[in-house]
Amino acid sequence: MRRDVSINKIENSCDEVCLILKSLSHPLRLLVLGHLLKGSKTVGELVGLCEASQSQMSQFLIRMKFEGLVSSEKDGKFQVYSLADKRLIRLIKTIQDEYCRG
Amino acid sequence: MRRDVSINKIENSCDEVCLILKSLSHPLRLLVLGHLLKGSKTVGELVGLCEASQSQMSQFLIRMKFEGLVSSEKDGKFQVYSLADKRLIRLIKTIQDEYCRG
DNA sequence: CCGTTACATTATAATAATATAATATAAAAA
DNA sequence: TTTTTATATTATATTATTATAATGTAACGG
Repeated sequence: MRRDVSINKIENSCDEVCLILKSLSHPLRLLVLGHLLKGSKTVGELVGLCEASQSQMSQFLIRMKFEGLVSSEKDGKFQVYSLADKRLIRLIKTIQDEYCRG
Repeated sequence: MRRDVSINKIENSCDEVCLILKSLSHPLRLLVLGHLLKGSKTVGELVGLCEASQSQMSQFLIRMKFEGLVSSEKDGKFQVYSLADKRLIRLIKTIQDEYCRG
């Protein structure tokens, strides 16, 4: 007999998933991730694209890096950020598919 | 020429989407929605399944109803809640697929 | 070396979310 | 009618998030 364990699975990963969702659930962070979906960006580029303060952008990027959503590498004096996680990429694509059409 | 407007789309719907994501990004609410994915439930059933207080469950259900994530109908003295939105159903399924396996 | 650019860090005040408890209401059972 | 069950509402203390500003640092150009 095959038990349905999907609820157990969601119970077990609930806290982890919620951290990720919480990170997504901010207009600026979601927008940043939307831009990163199209390619890596420097902090300055993201500041320009999202009309946010440098401080706030930096804080949010560091938070998202800590949470494993983005990664960064140094390129000269620039810090270049990109999406770190394939699951996240698919999740953001789903969000865009479901909620960002028409 | 076809311009890529997905970023504009996500900018436009960002606030709306973020409300939904914010609602998802709480362990209890996500768990409730996971249970509702498998069928309608009364408040009491959800309280039992999720080990939450009646008050908190009621508050969260009302919030999610207000936000359009769940719907409810009265059945005798029971209030029966279900998932209200097909997009939400697909989103929760994606979350489970990506983050609740292995 | 000095200034500038790019980014990070720290501090703090304002706001929002959460847990909890107490009370209220409405339907059904006794 | 009184009691119980099921759910909703209100109030409040605690904690977390957020915006903002100010300062720090490291790399590069002149």
